[in-house]
Amino acid sequence: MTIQQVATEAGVSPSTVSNLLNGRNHRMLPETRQRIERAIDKLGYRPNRAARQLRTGRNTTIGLVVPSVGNPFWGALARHLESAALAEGYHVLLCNSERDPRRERDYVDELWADGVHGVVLCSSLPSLEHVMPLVERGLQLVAFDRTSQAGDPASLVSISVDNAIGSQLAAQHLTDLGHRRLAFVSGALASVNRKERYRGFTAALEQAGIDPATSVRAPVKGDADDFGDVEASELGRAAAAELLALEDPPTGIVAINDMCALGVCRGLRDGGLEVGKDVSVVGFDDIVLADLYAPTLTTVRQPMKEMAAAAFTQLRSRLDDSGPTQGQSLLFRPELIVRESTAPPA
Amino acid sequence: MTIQQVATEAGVSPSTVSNLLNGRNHRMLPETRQRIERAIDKLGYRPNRAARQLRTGRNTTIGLVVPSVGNPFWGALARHLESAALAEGYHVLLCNSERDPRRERDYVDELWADGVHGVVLCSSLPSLEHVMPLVERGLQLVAFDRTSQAGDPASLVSISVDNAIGSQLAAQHLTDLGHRRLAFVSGALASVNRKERYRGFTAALEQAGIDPATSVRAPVKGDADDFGDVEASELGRAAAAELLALEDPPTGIVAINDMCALGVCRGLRDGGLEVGKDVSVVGFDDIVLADLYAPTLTTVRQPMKEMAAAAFTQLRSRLDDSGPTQGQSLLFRPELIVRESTAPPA
DNA sequence: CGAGGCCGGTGCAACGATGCACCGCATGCT
DNA sequence: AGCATGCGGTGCATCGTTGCACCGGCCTCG
Repeated sequence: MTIQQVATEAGVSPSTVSNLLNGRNHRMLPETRQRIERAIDKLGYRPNRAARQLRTGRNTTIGLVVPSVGNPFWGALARHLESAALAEGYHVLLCNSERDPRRERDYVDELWADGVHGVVLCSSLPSLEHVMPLVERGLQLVAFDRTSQAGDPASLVSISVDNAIGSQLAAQHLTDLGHRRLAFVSGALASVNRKERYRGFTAALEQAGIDPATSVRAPVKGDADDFGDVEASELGRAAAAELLALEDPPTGIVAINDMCALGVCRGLRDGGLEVGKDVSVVGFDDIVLADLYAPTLTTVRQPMKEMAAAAFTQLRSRLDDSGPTQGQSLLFRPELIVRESTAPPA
Repeated sequence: MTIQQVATEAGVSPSTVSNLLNGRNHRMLPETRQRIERAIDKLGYRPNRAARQLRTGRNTTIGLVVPSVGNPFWGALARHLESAALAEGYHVLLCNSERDPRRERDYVDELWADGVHGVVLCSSLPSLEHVMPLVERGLQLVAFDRTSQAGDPASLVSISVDNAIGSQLAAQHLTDLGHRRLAFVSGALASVNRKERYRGFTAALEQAGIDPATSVRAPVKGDADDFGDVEASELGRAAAAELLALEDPPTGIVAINDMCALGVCRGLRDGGLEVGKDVSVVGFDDIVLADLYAPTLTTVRQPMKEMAAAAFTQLRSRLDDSGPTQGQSLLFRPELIVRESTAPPA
């Protein structure tokens, strides 16, 4: 099952087989070509990737580092990225960082040692310093779900939805419905994304002539360590309780993401309110569950498939070094999906 | 950054470095050893996996073929498997088959070509014939979420929860609560799992002295092509509507899995019924969402973490060929998690 | 007529790590 | 004396693939 055996079977030299395999067959007799192809079929030959990689230094594997594929949001990214990669013969090596910065760095290190030169990194960290040494050595990095920052490596590609626009759409939807008393529920605004979303929220308020100071931002036990996924919903639930205790509770709530929004819904329900009637709630991400929940959740959709495809395309063109070496930032347009959880104020 | 450079830096031969790297350092001067270790640290050397694999034929990557990591159930498996593998220095190559038998086979082929000798396969197919050729060549296969079948390769390891017991627990819980009119909601019983779950369901009915013939099995547009994940909930929703149209609707419903159960809940709610009061619903899997939904879902938990760890352990011991070559079947005990979606009949 | 070009391929030295055979010397045993 | 065995390492062929340099024969062209 080596190229040597194929060559013998076809009565040519290994080099010739290699030439065919690598598209250098412009000046090859069609007959020779067919003999080789037949031999390959007959023996069921598949090139050995290790040998190929050792020789060329190239490979067709890209790394994906996500906080956790247990979270449907990242699961969806993994699926779409893999799908885009597969179409071009690439593989995806999956790594769950579990939001642990050290694991994140170790993974990127290990990927590099494996000869993986392109990585899609979904980092929880605002700074990318921990992977800079490898970027300097030529690692191609796509940061996903993160807009580019000052201090990022020059070659970095950032892919993200436009978070500000997203939550602006969300808040605007509420003000359009007539809500005047709004709340924004999130953990600590520790990441760039979260800050952006909050910015969009306040922008929408101002546009509607509402003083943002009268709105409520409800981060609960707002520390950096609240990034988890189940925790997001717990947080929403607690925040809802907190909001209901106010003397003039908000009628419209924008949550930092869907998991959080679902928690908010649950908390409101605990407090005896009906979501989509007494109170309106908007989420962010449009995870599968958003359309299953009762009530179905109005939310801001990230165009996952397109974003994943873009991540792969960017990586690939840079790995081929046919692409630009200069970094860039791709901001995707979010879309408001209106469902049952929002309605005019009672 | 090659072993040669480390050797030069340490003033020894590459072989000696290699010996240390591979634990053949019994008769090595501690001083030599330290010199090498220092050199490794100083240069930040990491062995090149491609070269190592080419030479040894071994590698530390295992494959995971799942229908889709977009589904939280498989996402959880991916996460736990990766975690178990990482602890031993192994990597997981993720493959989404999208329930396409051809993709499934292509992936296993490709993994083999990549030198991956161990694969955890979550196949939708009752037969494993399509991968037999590779198993004969030495591919180690662990079938996950699938009990072993006649005709399976002799070396196959099967890992699954005991599906019959699981749904028996579910149905028993309902009969214990006093429900006498039960329904089982599923797509076509096309897989072994589904058949087993249905078997457990009827067994529980018989045990409770209920004639299974009076129960309802509600497969909707019951063809093989209803395996999807979003579809599962659609299916549940439609099934609920169908059940409500009966002249004597069931008061207790066992669903084939959580996604389906969530769909059922939604369908019941559409019909004006309150789940956990008017009707009881039990799911299967205990995905994250089960505890987030309103009402929270009573369900049968699969001990994912343990199952994933077992999958890795089995694979690893066979790859080291320190383990048994004989196949075996591991059935894990499911656990009933009682939450809000079940209650005595109204 | 000789230099150069075009054929359709082939030869060969790498890529980086591995692990067996083996180095030369000192000591122990018979 | 003669041989085995220990020491702490080293030399070298090898894994499968790649792609440049180059083969010898024939044609073209100035």
